[in-house]
Amino acid sequence: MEKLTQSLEDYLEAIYVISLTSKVVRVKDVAEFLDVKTPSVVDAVGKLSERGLVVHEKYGYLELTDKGYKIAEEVYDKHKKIYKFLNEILGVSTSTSKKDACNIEHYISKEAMTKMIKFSEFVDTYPEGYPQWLKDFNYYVKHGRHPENISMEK
Amino acid sequence: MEKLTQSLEDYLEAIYVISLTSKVVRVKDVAEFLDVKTPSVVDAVGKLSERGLVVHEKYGYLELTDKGYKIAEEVYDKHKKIYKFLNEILGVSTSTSKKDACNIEHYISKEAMTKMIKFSEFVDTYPEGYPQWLKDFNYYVKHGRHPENISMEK
DNA sequence: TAATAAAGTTAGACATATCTAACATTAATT
DNA sequence: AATTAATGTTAGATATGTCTAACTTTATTA
Repeated sequence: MEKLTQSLEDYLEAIYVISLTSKVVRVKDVAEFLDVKTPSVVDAVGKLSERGLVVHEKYGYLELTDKGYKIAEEVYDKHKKIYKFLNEILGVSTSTSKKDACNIEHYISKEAMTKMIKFSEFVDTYPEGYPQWLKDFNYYVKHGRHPENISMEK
Repeated sequence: MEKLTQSLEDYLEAIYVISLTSKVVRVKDVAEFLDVKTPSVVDAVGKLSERGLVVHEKYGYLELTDKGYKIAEEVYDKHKKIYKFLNEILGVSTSTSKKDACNIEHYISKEAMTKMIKFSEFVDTYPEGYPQWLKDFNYYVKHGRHPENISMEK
């Protein structure tokens, strides 16, 4: 199976995300979600249909096939994990983390993705709760230097 | 000034990077560097010339203008810093870090970039040298769990 | 239910970015 | 210096992805 373009991946993901909170997904919803016009959606959906990722009866709602659902889920999963890393580890604002995740999700390698996930996991399962060194990083960002008492942390 | 497309940014960066190790930059060099054919380079260079970022006399060498140099430098600087973060902090292989940096450099926000740089800096200037917690992260990646003696670290 | 509004579709234009094939210029070599 | 090789350019094709304007279908409502 040919790799999807970033654009088609976006459309697939949009359908998925909209379906998480809506009973049905319309062409118009996707257009609004991605900030494009409806003919662009119709075009893209046509291509996704040809590939067996979306089902679309003329003038009807959009539905993901099992195959489409699986791919969309994977893409969105990447999105969420990149978001989490940027936001929770690096301290990037929620809105920027969201935007960056939207772009990066299409390009990042499996290897970097794995490491990013591991890092979040590493922090989440830190034996003594939220790590002191991450607090220190926040201090460093704020004050431009390491806190003084770093050697006394427990 | 209109934002450059990813593609044009790539061409500009390529000219810059090649010029770091070569006296002159030829159309052919850029084509090889970016793995495209020469007409694509000629096209792109035409656009970059129109914008005053590159100087190109017919059948001659390629040169960056001051403006072009500055932009290229910024892009490549981002590249290096993303690379460093992926490679040194997350432990992504050099080749993958390079590829990912190539893509991500075009999309990442200023804010996330700043945080990424700060994080690398935070680690580089860590008071006691290479941080124990980063060693612990490597352990975590390798063994899937935190090391036992984490509370005894100094 | 007939008229109107909303949503969806089609056709065709346009921009970007790439390519191949043919041609032009410059550099190297005999 | 003439020939050949290397490099650069042009023209035209193709693919992607978007748009506007015109039209069609479906849904709403008066």
